Amino acid sequence: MDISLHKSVLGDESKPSESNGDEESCVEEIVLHQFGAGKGAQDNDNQKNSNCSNQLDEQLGTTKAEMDEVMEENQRLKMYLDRILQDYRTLQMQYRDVVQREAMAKSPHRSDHDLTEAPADHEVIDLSLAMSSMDRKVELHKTPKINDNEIGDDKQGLSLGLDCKFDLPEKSPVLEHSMEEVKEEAGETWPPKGVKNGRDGGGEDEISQQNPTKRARVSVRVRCDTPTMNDGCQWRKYGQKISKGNPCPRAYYRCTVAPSCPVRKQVQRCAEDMSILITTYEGTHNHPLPISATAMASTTSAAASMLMSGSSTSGTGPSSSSSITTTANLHGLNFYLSDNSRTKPAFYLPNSSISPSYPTITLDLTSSSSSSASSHLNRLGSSVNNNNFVPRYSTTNLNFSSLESNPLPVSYNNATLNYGQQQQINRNQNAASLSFGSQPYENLYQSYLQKTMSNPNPNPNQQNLGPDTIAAATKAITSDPSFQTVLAAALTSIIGGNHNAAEKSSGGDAFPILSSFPPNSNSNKCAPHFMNKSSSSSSSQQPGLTLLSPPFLFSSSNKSKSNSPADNRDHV
DNA sequence: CGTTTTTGACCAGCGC
DNA sequence: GCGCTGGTCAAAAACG
Repeated sequence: MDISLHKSVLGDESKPSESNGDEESCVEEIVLHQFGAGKGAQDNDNQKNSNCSNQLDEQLGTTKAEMDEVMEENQRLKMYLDRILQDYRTLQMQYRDVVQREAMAKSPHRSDHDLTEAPADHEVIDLSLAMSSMDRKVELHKTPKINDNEIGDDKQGLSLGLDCKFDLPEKSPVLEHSMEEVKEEAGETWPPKGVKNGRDGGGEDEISQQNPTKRARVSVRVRCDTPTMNDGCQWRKYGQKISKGNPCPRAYYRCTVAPSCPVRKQVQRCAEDMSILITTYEGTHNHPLPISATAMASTTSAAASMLMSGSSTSGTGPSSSSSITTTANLHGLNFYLSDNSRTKPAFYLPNSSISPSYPTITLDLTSSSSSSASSHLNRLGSSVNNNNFVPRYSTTNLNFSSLESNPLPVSYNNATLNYGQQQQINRNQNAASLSFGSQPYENLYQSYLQKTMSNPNPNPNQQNLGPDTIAAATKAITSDPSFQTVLAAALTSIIGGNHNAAEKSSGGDAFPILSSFPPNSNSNKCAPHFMNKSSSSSSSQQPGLTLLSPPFLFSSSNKSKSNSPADNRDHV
């Protein structure tokens, strides 16, 4: 399973007895003999010597057998990796064709520069999830260098195609580039609008006003009992307000991992189904993320990238018109894009009552079956088409739970594909848990499971996530084996976790986190726990109990206090 | 005592 | 211009 572990085993072949106390004593005795023991004891020593030799032979045999198994497993892993990369390249090619054809059709007069640059950029936006365009450019240069022979041996094999590194203790240039790039693309800085520049200060405001219309939001709907979804980041609540159309108050949080981080999130219960928690993320972290937070960040930034890509193309294209709902199926991904940016009426998500004043992508992770998810999406789609729910900006919905064919979705946390690189990583940070559910990975997972189960001394610092802490997002992603684009993001996170695992494996316990999903996802409360709580500091990752108050209590208070506009907003 | 949450007030954008 | 609404600030309160 762990290539690094295997390599170390291979490396130890010449001295297989190091870890064995008995063998050590034998070696010591042999050495003593070599340096001349007493003659009277020589016969006795010879007997001991032969015994030791036998023991060494046995150990050698078992070690070799283990090595064989390990090498077989390595071969299997290489095979899986080959397959992943093949799929990735195939997808890349297909998408490139599609984008190029689209570009040709849309703007036949485009310069060669446009034809070569722009589609490439779009390509990676959708294929490489959670990667910045800066990364993409690097990747595009590197990707053609990959060949099958390099995959197993070349240490950069994976990082070339799925370039995302998490050198968390130090500032990751990749991550920084990514964030800066995304920020530039989406114009994501805070405050978005309507906030006095004088209050927050800083240059972010200038940037935010330069491109106010391309601020992407990612809304995540999760069935959750707790006040907030534990996404691995640290948040501080800075406001709460009753919003129109929803008796449940909306809470405002800002990221406190870094003081200047512009990322905010809004948390609100769904008016229609109080068990559904709607978390809307806005902005891009300008600091290295804890690994526990990278999964959600990757998911949301990938969704945002997809949204921005979709809205920009559909909005600028000649075919763009108001109230268009595009439903595409891209390699198994149900992609709902409604571009109504040119229509006037304000739009409220039927289920969220959060007004998408900005381009919003909704990840509906509440559905336990495809039908419910689809019904939600269809409801939204039909409402967009037929009713007056017309978003000012495009609203994109991704159905991640389209397939029920995977009764046992598989998660890979810290899936250890070690290419020999020693990556620095914060040991205190826990692995991201992202999932993908193709059959080969299930085998991989089973293999790891067996090893994990047989480990008598699991690291107490590393919690295995139980079913209750599994991300619904992870579930959704997992349940769709053809979700190749998310696979890229998953792998990047895994690579990030890999370093962690590689280090920890030296301590005898790689793969610290496992997750799987219960058959009934309705029991998944607050599922998107991409992270391990042990990584959290004393500050609140589960801020407040605000939303735990029975939401229906607000229905009366809301209206009774609505004598004045101000009263209608803040009292909870 | 430091940090976080609560909450009333304020501001800007938007529609009429 | 006015009212409504979403979003944020900041002082006070609560918490650990």
